Amino acid sequence: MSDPTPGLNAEQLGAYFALMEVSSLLQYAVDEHLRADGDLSYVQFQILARLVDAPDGRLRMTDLADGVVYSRSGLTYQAGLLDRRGLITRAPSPDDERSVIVSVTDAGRELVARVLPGHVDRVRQLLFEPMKGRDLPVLSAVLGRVRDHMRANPPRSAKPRAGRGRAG
Amino acid sequence: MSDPTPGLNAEQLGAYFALMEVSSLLQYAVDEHLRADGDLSYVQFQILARLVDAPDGRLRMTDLADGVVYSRSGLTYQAGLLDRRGLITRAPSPDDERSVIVSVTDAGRELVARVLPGHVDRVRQLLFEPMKGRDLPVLSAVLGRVRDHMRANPPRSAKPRAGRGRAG
DNA sequence: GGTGCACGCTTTGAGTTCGAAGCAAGTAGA
DNA sequence: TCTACTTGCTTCGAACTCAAAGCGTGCACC
Repeated sequence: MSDPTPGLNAEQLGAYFALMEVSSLLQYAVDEHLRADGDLSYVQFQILARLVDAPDGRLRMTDLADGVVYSRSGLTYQAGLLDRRGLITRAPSPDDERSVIVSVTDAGRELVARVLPGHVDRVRQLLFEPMKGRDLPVLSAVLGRVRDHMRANPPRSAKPRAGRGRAG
Repeated sequence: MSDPTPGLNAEQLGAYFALMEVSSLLQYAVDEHLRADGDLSYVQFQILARLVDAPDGRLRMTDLADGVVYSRSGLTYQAGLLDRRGLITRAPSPDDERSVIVSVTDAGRELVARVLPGHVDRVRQLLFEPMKGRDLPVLSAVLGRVRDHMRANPPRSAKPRAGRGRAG
């Protein structure tokens, strides 16, 4: 607000465009590979990967949603697909009858194990190969700081657990 | 393939996740603002912005598509929406009857001018405020290098056509 | 025990994206 | 000229996402 610069300088603008293009191309390439290699979308892979990484391979739907999709219904849809393929199972939580606990099956673990090497390889080829090692620490630090800042200032409608409807 | 490291180390993995999360949150936030402020999606804004930036405010459909969407049909759809709102016009090219030349209208220019300050402001707040100036040159350089590398090694299905090295 | 609200998930409808197929216009070779 | 191939865009169908609405459960307070 009180910033004297009304817009962004050329370097900032370039960094902004480059960021969006890089992430877009990366996601597209990775998604393409996952579909070809394991018939998984990027979102489905993220879901499975989170579960594999979780203790006991189990997570509540809500916890699973954070960071993967921006709506609960989107997760329900994807979980339905994964369930039908036998990659996950869903069961009501014994602690809270409302919650649904999602668990990876052995087939799900195997699929993740099968596609993970190629996935990682793709990321390394596209993202880290053109980047010299000395840049990585800076990039890592900057992105981490930006991410924390964004999490602290979330978009208006993203996480207000309290107010269901938007004030709009 | 010839790289001895089979996977990614912790720092690389963290940078990868941070990159995807930052770009996702940024796009979500910017998209939300554009919708609220000008009833535009991010894609629609990109289309208009490219046209405003082009000489005479005119571009062929194909040239317009690069970097905005991954399919021609997606652009046709969005161009239809923008056309209906009077923000662009479409006319067959006099040089090549197959081509469609898209032009921004005055209304389109006005709309871009109206939403641009808020858009830029959002980006500055979210992306550049948590980043101290000393990091920007490195980030800019790294992302630029990665982007060029990705453009040189495009995803399998993205560029079946001949070379499309768009400059700019 | 009841009542009212908050929470967790699913269902539904509208909108957006992609790839494949289709159509029209240009181009090269005979 | 005719034919076959390429290019530029649109149409179509399927898949996916989101927000809103709906349903059942849990909790706070009386």
